[in-house]
Amino acid sequence: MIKSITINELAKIANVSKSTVSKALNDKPDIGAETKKRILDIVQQYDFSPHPFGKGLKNKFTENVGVVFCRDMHPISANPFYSRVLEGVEAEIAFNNRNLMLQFVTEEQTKGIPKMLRERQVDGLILIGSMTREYIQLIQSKDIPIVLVDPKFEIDSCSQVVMDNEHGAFTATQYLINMGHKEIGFISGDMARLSFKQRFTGFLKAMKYHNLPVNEDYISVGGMEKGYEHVLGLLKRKNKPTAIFSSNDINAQYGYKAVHDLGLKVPDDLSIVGFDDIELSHMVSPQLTTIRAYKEELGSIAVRNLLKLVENRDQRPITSVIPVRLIERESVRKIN
Amino acid sequence: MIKSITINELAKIANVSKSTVSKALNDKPDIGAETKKRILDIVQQYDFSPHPFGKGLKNKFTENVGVVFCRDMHPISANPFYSRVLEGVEAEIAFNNRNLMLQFVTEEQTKGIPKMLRERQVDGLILIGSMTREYIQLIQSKDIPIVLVDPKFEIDSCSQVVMDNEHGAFTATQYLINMGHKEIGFISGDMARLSFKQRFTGFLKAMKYHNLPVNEDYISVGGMEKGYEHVLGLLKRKNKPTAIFSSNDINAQYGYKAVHDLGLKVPDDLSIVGFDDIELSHMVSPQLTTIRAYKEELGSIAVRNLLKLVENRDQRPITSVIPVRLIERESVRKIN
DNA sequence: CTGTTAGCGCTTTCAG
DNA sequence: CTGAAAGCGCTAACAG
Repeated sequence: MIKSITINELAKIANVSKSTVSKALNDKPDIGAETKKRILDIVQQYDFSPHPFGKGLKNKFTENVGVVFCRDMHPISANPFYSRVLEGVEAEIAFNNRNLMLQFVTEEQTKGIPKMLRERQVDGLILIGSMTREYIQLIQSKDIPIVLVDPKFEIDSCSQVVMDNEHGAFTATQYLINMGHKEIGFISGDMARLSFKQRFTGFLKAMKYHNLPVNEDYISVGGMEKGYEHVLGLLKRKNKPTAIFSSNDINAQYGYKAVHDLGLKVPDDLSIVGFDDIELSHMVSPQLTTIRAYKEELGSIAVRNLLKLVENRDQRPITSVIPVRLIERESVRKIN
Repeated sequence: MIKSITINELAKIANVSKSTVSKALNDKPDIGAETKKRILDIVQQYDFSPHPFGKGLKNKFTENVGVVFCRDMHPISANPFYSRVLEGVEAEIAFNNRNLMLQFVTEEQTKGIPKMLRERQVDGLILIGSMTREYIQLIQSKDIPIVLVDPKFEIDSCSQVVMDNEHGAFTATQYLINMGHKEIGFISGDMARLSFKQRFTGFLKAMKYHNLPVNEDYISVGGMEKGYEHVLGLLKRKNKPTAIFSSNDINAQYGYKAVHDLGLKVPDDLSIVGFDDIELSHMVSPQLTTIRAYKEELGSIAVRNLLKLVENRDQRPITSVIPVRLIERESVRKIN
């Protein structure tokens, strides 16, 4: 650790006691205006920052927030999404003048209670991604404020920030319908994921709302990054959908590949709508029409809510739903 | 901060003084074997972890390592690469039982000395990505151990971890030559970047080594994510290259799009080799032949070197060069 | 309004 | 081998 000026030395320089310096630093009322100014000037001049360890030992706040980032083993899958969430988290933490302590875990490998929590180095925790229910409960048992971002499961009595998955999926499906499609397929990764389940619900509701039958043959779900296989399967049947709603962009991309490999084209032969709006989706051709999730927003709201929980320990759990919106690009063709 | 058992209470339970507990905890020699065992058992039983603030205040080590991650404004560009580096950094930090404090900056916006450094919350710093020279010097002036990962510029007297860019580029180019190509183009982003400069040098050396002329018309560089424009430009000339070495995978991807939009195909009409081996590169069709950079390795070596510097403050700067290797996939055609 | 004092949780000297 | 005491940098209670 680099040593530097302390409150004691500062006090000596200013010719006051260290408690007076402390008062100046912490905007306490019982201090004279000129004294305060004089001290603050010296603080400026010497570029003094109070040492957080001294503070923390005393007042029990670390001013650090912990982030446990559950990364996917299949790195492309969820990571481009969660990386953006992390950026939102970081920005909001910095804005609130806290420090961010990061730990990665995978769904399978969590290494028990995070070190930063065991050592009480953080005031609260943001949990990003699809950690197991058991892991979350383990952390909850330590009685520290936590906020979940896009959890894999429905978790009761826990603050969380989620997307408006159902509405997004409804919108996506309705868009396809409005573009004249009636034979609409649905593909998705692991349906155990809450988000995907909700997106499926939104899909079904839109179909129902528009009095369209849902053809079981047009639905292909499960696995990790199996979009290629899903789309291939759907297109090899005798009667095939004219459009597909994919519950995430990655699988939509893999779908592109399947269409391409069959010698067909998007959107001429198959229209596709995705969900998430990752960077990749406007990089490919044709650019993917998709539902944009405001990923940084998910992160920053999570931090804001966490900070509320930290400041007020008997605040009830907060659930925030972040809106989404349709981004029209080139992957859907109007028919009839 | 969650309160929990302290060394004092532990001492009481074990019926010894807290100094004795401390000795047991820190493997000091002057303590009886049975006493030590008894204490350690109680430590276990109560799941005690010494509070790092108490320790830090005393011994001047925080056991935190700071990571300043310079993210690209154009998020797809460098980020899939650096994200993997970050994973390597995290893993190594966890392995060494440290905590990771993260701050994002952009090249343009650095917000001065990172808070974690100003407050001396970290023992050392890993700087990932293309921050400006001025920023690095600012941090260096604080006299804290730092290690640069893939810096944008040549920086003297500073520990750094870099890829074997020149050799990788040589290998890539030579591979194209061995596949029968003679008219080889080179595209790249901003040539101010050290890595790209070195990759260009490797390209030139390979051409020279094989007595092939370098055609200025086949070289198109500069800008951010301008691979599309670069390739389009090269292919619209009357005499065009049969192959292109792209100094990174992202631009190679954009190159695909250009080829595609001209109604041509990779590798039939143009062979392409990239550099970096990001996830995307085996997701696209045809899968991209590229030079793999071991990104996690870059990160973990950086941490290992940093820790050496922390432990031994008069250790000279360490530079590590991480090897790379060619990954043959589908984007190169053998000709003649 | 200002300063003295105690103490947060820990390590380290040093006396026993 | 063990423990008492001091002190790391800070804040807060309380006298003055």
